[in-house]
Amino acid sequence: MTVRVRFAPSPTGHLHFGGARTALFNYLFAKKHKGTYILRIEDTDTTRNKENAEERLIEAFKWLELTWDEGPDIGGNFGPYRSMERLDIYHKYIHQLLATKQAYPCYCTREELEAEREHMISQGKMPRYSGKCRHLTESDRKTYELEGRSFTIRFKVPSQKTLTFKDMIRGAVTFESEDIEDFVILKSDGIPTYHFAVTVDDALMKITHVIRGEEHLSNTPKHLLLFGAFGFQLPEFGHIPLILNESGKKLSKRDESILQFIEQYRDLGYLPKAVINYLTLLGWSPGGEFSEQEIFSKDQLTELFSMDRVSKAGAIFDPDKLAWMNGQYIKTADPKKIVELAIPYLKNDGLFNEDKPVTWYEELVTLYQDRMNCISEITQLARIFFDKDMNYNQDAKEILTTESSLIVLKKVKELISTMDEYTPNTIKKLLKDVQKATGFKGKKLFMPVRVATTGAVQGPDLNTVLYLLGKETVVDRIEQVI
RNA sequence: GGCCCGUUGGUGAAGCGGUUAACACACCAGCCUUUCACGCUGGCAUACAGGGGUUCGAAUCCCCUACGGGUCACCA
Repeated sequence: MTVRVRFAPSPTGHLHFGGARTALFNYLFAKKHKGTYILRIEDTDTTRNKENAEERLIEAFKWLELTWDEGPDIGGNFGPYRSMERLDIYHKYIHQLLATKQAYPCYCTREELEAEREHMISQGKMPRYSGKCRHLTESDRKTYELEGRSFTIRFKVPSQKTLTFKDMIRGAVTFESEDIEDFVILKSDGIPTYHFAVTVDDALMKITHVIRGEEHLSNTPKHLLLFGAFGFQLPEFGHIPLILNESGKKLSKRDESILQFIEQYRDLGYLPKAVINYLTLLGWSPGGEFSEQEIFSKDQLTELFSMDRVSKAGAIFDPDKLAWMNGQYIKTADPKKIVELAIPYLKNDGLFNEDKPVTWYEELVTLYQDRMNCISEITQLARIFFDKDMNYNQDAKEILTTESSLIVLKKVKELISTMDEYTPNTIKKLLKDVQKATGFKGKKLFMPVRVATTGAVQGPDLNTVLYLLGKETVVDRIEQVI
């Protein structure tokens, strides 16, 4: 049996961490077992579908380099891969349930249901559909039809049935059918509900393992019932723990206090490999000889991944650790790649002048490569190279006003004008000469130069900084403070 | 509230009947460096939710309680 798994999002917004990780686990599981990974769009909630959501979703996945073997954009042998293009299929199966009396039309209006619900709550009971339309006679139905009432189709949930399945992560999970109401499978607009679409699709697409978020755990008995009603072969289920926010709640798309959309991280200059690495470790760990390792390539993850090492408890998302991990990837990346990624940020902030050679930018970005946790930080880091006016804070002013500083700076200015070749190496020699001439060394020598030319008391290698700044700028800035 | 699931330091987690209970992030200190960062070294942390069992021995197995989360729609 070849493994077939799917990620089945609804096109209602941007791809967030929870969805991305569910997709990722499906992907890794498929690759691990040399199986097929499918993207399917569950767009049955036509009121919540967003215009470009599917394109955005696909774009985000492409960025993450999580590609599928079958999907709405590339097709496959089990299509179509959008629910709304499968309406005929669903209707056929709805009819089958109707014909075998495993489902029935319900003519209750929303208002009636709402009133019923409130009544039950007022009596201290749990709101639950009474199942009254189950018992409608043929003539009752005729009457309603003639009234032009719209209807839904509900599934007839059998009574006193114990529903058990073996979850790949949690082991045996049991529900009682008594606790499940006759749920709607076809909405009054003729579109099936999620529960119906998902089971029919999973069965017809020959999905072998349903790997999804824990929020679906309590939906599973409904799906079990539906699978049973059709005599479909049951897939295995694995419910992965939720990703939680700082306060331990499920990550909500509406929560703006936290960045949780893949696109946001892409825009900040996170590397997809880092995001994949971090997300995989959120709720899963390789254990054994790899339990002390944090950085994994996708190939390694694919090889190591297994569902039985997915943890059961929800995991709180830690942006700091993601940032650290991204920093690790940036530090070890090919400098050329980082330069390429950084230039758009510089351009965007107006820090890219065509008159400067590309090599200058390459050296600039490389200078900061191991100081960045994400690429967008380059614009802040490299700001000192583009500022027109220097801002000196208290620390800087103190350094600049000492007598030794002035002596050093004057000497630098004097000697720099005599330089023919202006490179990090010759600058190094220059500073050496200044040391000899003034007698100041160490902090007393370097600090004034750094502060005068960059405005900061800290920063990367001074020789390179002075070189990249250019002789003129260095002289200009020194003149302004002496 | 019913049902379901869960509970190892602030966070991610290792551990699967016998350990001084790893490792990583964060935090702190030292070293390195002209400085900062990187890196290295070390440290901090009231960590096995609580209570009963089972066992010679429980973080590990069982039960109860507490707490947390998920879910109860013509949403997915």
